[in-house]
This record gives sequence, C-alpha cells and structure tokens, in this order.
Amino acid sequence: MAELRDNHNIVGKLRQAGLRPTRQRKALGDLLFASGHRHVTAELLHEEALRAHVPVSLATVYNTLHQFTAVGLLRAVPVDGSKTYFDTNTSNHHHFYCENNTRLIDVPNDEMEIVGYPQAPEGMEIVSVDVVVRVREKH
Amino acid sequence: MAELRDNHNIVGKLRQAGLRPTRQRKALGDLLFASGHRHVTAELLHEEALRAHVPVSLATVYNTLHQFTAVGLLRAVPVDGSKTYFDTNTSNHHHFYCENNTRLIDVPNDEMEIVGYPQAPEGMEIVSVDVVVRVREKH
DNA sequence: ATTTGTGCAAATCGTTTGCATCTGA
DNA sequence: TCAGATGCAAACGATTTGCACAAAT
Repeated sequence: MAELRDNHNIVGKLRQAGLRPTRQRKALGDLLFASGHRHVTAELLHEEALRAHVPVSLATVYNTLHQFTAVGLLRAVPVDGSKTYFDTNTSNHHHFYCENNTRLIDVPNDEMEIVGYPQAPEGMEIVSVDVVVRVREKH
Repeated sequence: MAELRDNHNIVGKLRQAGLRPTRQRKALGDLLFASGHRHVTAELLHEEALRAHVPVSLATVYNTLHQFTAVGLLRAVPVDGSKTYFDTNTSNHHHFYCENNTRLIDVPNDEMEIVGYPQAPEGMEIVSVDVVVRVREKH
C-alpha cells in the first residue's frame, strides 16, 4: 500500500508524458508537485534539490523544467527580468511580480479580467496572453 | 523658420529632462522619435545608428535607452525573451509578441481591456500592468 | 543492447561595469 | 574648468551546448 497522500503520482505523470522516470526527474517532480502550487526558477529548484540531498546538476534542472513545460506539467511565466519562472499552476491566471524580492504571487482570479480577446495579426495565431502586474514595496 | 516636421525637437526634450544634448543622444533621439512610434532593442538601435554613420558604442546605446526610459521618453516593454524592448509610445497600451520574428506589435486599443485593477499584496503598490499577447505564425 | 538522460565544463548571449579619455556648458 | 558622457574591453549572470559517461527499457 503506497502512501495515500502521494496522489500527485510523479511516475504516472512522467510515463504519461513519455518521459522516463529517472531518479532526478522523480525527485524534481516531487519537489514541484508534492505540495500546493509553486513558482520556481531553475536556480531555486536546484538549490532545493541539493538541500534535499538529491545531487542534480543545474543543466539537468534546466532540461527537466523545459521538458515538464513542453508536456504541460508546468507553465513558463514571462516576467520581464532576466530569469525564467515556472509555475506548477498551469491553469489560466495572472501574476504579481515583486521587484524587491523578485518573487511571483498569483493574482486572485476574481480581481482582474481581460475583456476582449484581440484579433491576432494577419496569419498569426494567439499562443497565450500573459499579464504581469509589477509591484514594489510602498515607500 | 526651422523645419516644420521637426516637431519632435530632441534638444528640447533632452534639456527638459536634464540630459545634455550630446551628439549621440541627439542622433539616437532622432532615430527614435523622428518618425512614428517604434519598438527597438539596444542591438537594433545600435546597428541603425552605425548604418546612419553615427558611430556610437553599444554601451552608450544602453545608457541612453535607460536614461530616456528614466525620464519618461521611452517605456520598457517586459517581453518574456531575454532581450529588453523599448517603446516610443509611452501611453497605456498592450503588445503582441511574435515568437517567429521576435518583433513587437501594438494591440489596437479597443480590442482588449483589463477590467478590475487587482489589489496589490499587503504593503505593496502597483508599478505597472503589462500585457503581452504572444503569437506565432499559423501552421 | 539500445536508447535516453545526466553531468561537467566550456561556450553563448544580452547586458553591465570600471576606468581612462573626451566634450559640452 | 570640470561635471558629466562616451568607448572600450573585461566582467557578469542566466541559460545552452557538446560530449563522454551512466542508467532505464
């Protein structure tokens, strides 16, 4: 009887996505999906993995994040900064980006809405609509 | 009678912003503001300047773009990619970002609207709300 | 056995910085 | 004169890549 709370089932997700359930992918998947939704950068996840005694190279973390994104397990969040953020919540929602601590926070779904999907330019199709509300500490 | 069409008046803009009207700032300002609105990257503007026989270093282009942004002559557009885009249209509007040619296009003002300004997290204030509609070539 | 993934170190890309030199008021 | 600008080259930080080695099916 496996743990009941292990309902995020990494191995299943990986298999379903056609990705081999390797040690490092399982470990990173656990870190990402075991508890609620998260916003991570490659660097952050890498440190976390090392702290959890899962020796993974930074290159592999990048590979894994991109593979997970490609198969829809993650969503890349286009913040202005140089770093790329990944969100375990792939459903449609927007973000606050705090300039001071360079962290992402979800915008509660009912607080903002986009009205009117724009018409994509000739010959183009819309891939995604990303909204980033940039905030900073008051004063 | 100075040229009538020279109504963008770089020197005036610079003076008013407390920036010395140097040769390179005037030249870059002309490239940016002489004709309609534009979206540029540092690299692009640099090439353009060289082509126009205005020898400017890339570092100076970066400096200038940031200074212009700081004084409100330009607006930085936070696209996901690694590059930073600058827009001569500083009024409130949104952008299409084309993944194929990495170019920005304005979203016509009436085609999309954000409804409901979200409440910034505790102790934070909103700096800006940026919307990027990412598009790609059909098929 | 074969295919796929991993780790390392070097390479890349956009951007920034330090510092000597030049220039506009 | 002299603060402020510029240019160059080196420094940087995030990300990618090439390739030898290791692990999964």
